[in-house]
Amino acid sequence: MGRSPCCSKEGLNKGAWTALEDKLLISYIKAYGEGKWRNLPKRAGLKRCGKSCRLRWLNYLRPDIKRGNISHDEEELIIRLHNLLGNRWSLIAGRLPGRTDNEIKNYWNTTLGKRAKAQASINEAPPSKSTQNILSTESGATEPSSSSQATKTKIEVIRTRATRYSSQVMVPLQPPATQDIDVTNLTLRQDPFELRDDQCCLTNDQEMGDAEMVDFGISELMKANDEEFEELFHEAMLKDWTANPGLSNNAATDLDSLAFLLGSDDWP
DNA sequence: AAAACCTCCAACCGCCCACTC
DNA sequence: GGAGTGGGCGGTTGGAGGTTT
Repeated sequence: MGRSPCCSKEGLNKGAWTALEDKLLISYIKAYGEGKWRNLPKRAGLKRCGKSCRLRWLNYLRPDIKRGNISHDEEELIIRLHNLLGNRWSLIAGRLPGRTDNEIKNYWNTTLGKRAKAQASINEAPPSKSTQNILSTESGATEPSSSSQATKTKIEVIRTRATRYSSQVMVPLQPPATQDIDVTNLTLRQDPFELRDDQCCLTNDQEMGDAEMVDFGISELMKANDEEFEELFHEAMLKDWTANPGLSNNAATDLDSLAFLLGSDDWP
């Protein structure tokens, strides 16, 4: 089943938005709120596609958008979340107040992605402690490394396409044996991998048994506000996982195990 | 000074999923 | 259950502005 275009493209403006268009969009949304994007341009008197209006609003005009340089802390968080989630920019953006998925995506593509590639090329050489860094994730990162050393330190991106679930929370399955498992495009690893800052703690020598495991909580996280985010991770994931043998109790506080997320040079 | 090249990012595009009828 | 719609997502592009030659 194809999908009809969101609007007729004939006679519509394209390209950069003018100040007047911005003003029209802002005043309309202030008056009537977001949503109904398809009808919005007509009602607001804009010669734009509804999608274009939505994008303009979400990425640029929204009052809560934080513009300007991405701080070091934000950058670290992006890197960690990218290692956890892959190119799921909206999810990553959701953890960075005021930042949009587009902005983060651009930042990654222009800055962090390049750094990651440079890092990866360094890692091609025999690995040393200082080069056992992640930042490894662009789409090709799911490929198993030929180097066994590399596989120990490299975070595999699960997949690049976000999947939404509306109402179900995927619960962890019993972890299988310890070898790596490939489930279609899913590669699992043995490495501990977790986030700092109490954001979450995924695993420590923990294996996931199924693709559902990877998607655990994603839908909930997409809906969650900041408080719920931590709650979901800690209560639903950490709690369940700690029930499994193999997850050490001090996983969340073992900073050494996190060093690979920042590069070991960043840690004492 | 200007041409060539590079970088950044706003915007577009096509695809997908959830929801409704 | 299938078709249609609304909304959201990630990938890609194009142009403006900056830098180098």
